[in-house]
Amino acid sequence: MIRVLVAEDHTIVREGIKQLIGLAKDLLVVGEASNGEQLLETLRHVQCEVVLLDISMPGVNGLEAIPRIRALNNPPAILVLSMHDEAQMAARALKFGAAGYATKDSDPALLLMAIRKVAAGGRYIDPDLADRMVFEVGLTDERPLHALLSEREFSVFERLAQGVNVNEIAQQLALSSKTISTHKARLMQKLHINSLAELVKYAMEHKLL
Amino acid sequence: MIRVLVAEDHTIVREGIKQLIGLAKDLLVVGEASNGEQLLETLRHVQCEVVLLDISMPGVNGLEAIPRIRALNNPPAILVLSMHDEAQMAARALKFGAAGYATKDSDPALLLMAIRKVAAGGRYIDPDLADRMVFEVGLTDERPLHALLSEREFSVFERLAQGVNVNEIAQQLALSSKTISTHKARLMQKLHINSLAELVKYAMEHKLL
DNA sequence: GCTTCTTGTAGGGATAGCCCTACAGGGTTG
DNA sequence: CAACCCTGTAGGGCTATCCCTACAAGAAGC
Repeated sequence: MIRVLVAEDHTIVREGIKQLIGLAKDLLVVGEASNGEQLLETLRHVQCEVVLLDISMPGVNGLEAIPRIRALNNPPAILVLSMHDEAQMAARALKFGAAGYATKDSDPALLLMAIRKVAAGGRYIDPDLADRMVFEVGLTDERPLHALLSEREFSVFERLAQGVNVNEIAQQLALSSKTISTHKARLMQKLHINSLAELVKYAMEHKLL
Repeated sequence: MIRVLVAEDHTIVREGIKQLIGLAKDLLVVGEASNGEQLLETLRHVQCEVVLLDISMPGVNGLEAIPRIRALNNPPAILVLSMHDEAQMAARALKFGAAGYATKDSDPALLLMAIRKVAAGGRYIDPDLADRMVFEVGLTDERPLHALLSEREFSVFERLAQGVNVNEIAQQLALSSKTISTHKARLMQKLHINSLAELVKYAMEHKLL
């Protein structure tokens, strides 16, 4: 029996996914969480083989939760479930240590299969996405500017685009606001932008928002 | 038996919702669609009492599909299911003729209840949202929020959206920066936004940029 | 005609954020 | 392996911006 923990902020979607997993006789949902903090807390007293993780959760988002999950002893495999099927995002998730990346567009049967695969220590990437990843990320030409951003810079970028201010970001990431300002300045230089307005525009045009 | 059609673009979410509805013995999913065109096509040969509609679908989006569903003879009731619990969006959906508006954050039991309610000819609005609607939106409005801006406010708005900072605007308009700040605060209140990021987003979504 | 709302203007004081600078660790490269 | 660049971190000090408040002129309601 494979034990699964579902981390996803939208209740309806979470319940739906639980139902879906319930259909498979070899899978069992043993817990759930609607944000990163809750997830880590739950993992402290619930054993499972797989965490099904939505990247776009409020507060400590899914991506950032990954290394913290893997820091536990005997950590579960992490299967990321994402809305936006950005190749960029998938690459980041895998780099952070996720065992797989599925999108909410894919076939439910594939999801169940993916859970089994990562539970067995394997890896899974949505086939459509894998395709695009070798195209967009693999070929060295014409990569978007935001591909040049470092991990930290990208986290700061995302939050700024969402309207989070420097101080709040500093709190979320447990850093000094000075540090956030530095990251902000550096990422803006990399993206050749001069104002927050342009940053948001950039994010929208590149469908990062 | 209440027959339901599920229109939602993300397959996993759609399947999850189908499972969820399957739990209720008085509800039956008789069809599904992953975009607006498919939805209208399906409705042409499938009878149902309720359409569960995701507004953020690609192509003909959910909102635009509403009047076209209601133009059918003997049209089903439409229950909108939304990710973002925007009061503004809910107001528009209801204006277009939806019978209800639920968010994916809400309790699954409420969703089932909402389906029954609209099937019986009633209306349903997510309680949290209803609260905010009476506060934020004067249900009657159809014209865009930015129509409420005064002349000065609009000039300031445009410049802010273009990335001009408060001081520069003050110079351009030969006013004190304090005055610009005041206009900014007032216009942001009118547009129900809390950050410059949202301001830019608003401008882009309304093609003002 | 008196009150209330909206708009344009701006000050005082507090805070957020920017600019410049710094330093350490890791990677790269000549 | 030394020099350099990139990244993550942050302090000091200055400026931009916000929040609250105020007031006058016109519009609007009653």
